[in-house]
Amino acid sequence: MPAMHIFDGLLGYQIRRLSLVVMADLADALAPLSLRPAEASVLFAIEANSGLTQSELGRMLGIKRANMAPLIAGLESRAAITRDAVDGRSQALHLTEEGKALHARALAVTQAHEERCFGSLANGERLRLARELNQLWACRGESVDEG
Amino acid sequence: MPAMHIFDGLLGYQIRRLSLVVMADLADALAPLSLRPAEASVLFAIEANSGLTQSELGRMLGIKRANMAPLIAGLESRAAITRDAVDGRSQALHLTEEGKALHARALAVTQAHEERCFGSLANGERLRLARELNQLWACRGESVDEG
DNA sequence: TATTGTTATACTCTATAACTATA
DNA sequence: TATAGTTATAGAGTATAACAATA
Repeated sequence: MPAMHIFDGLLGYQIRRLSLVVMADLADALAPLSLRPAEASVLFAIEANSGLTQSELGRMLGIKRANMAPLIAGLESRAAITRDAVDGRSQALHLTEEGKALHARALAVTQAHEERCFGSLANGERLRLARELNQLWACRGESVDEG
Repeated sequence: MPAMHIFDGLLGYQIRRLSLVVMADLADALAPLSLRPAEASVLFAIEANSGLTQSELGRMLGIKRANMAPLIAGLESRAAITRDAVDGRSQALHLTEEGKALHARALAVTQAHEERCFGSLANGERLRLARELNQLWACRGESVDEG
């Protein structure tokens, strides 16, 4: 096996490789629900913040309006969410009963996935690492949609 | 700002968000060299392992043969690398003089990028984190190309 | 038979720009 | 003027399948 140590100290490289492995695992786990990772994150965010708008959701998840539109349309066409006009231009998002059931299944799948990918870390270690990673991006400008 | 704490403990989510921010920074930094992150990683790997083949390179970087082909073709058409037949089917990869110069510039850009993204961590912390992340994916099966 | 490299193609997610409608 | 939502389009990276040539 060739020497890899060039990338050993490159944090950006390690983060990218890990992200690929982890997201592939999650995508596989969600596939039986016909859900993609981005769609699952939308379900989680709506469940926890019922009534928020598409724009708020996008800012929360770092997804641009232009990319949020088809995501939401897809979930609505599956009757997982509803849109209630609140403003004439804004629409409040809610989970339907089917949406809640789907959310519950996605949550279970996601927790099993976390266990599969990070089970080698103790609970305290996991939380510490999550916070450490969070600080490295959450402090950023976070524009997301100023175009 | 809506409550985000749903994702606070989800390591997969934190890794993905961080990866996006970090890779966007690297892509911007490499753009003036007309290099994409994947191409830069190829330059780094060839520089450190001169003479390796495309397949070896792919296994090292987790890039499939099918996706490696156009990457290598692009770098060769820019005269950054050469291919010397070694086998009739395998080809040894080397950096040209232009390729070495490009590698040097890419390395400087990447180091500045690491400093920009992870400068808030002490050197020891950075290495510890890099090793922690590495362990979470490097232990995996690592098939990459058994199809 | 297994491996190397190539081509074609599809998918996920992101990004930008332009547009309508509303506040 | 600024915001909400939509559409169209392009880009980077990944994945699979099939193929030719070689070992």
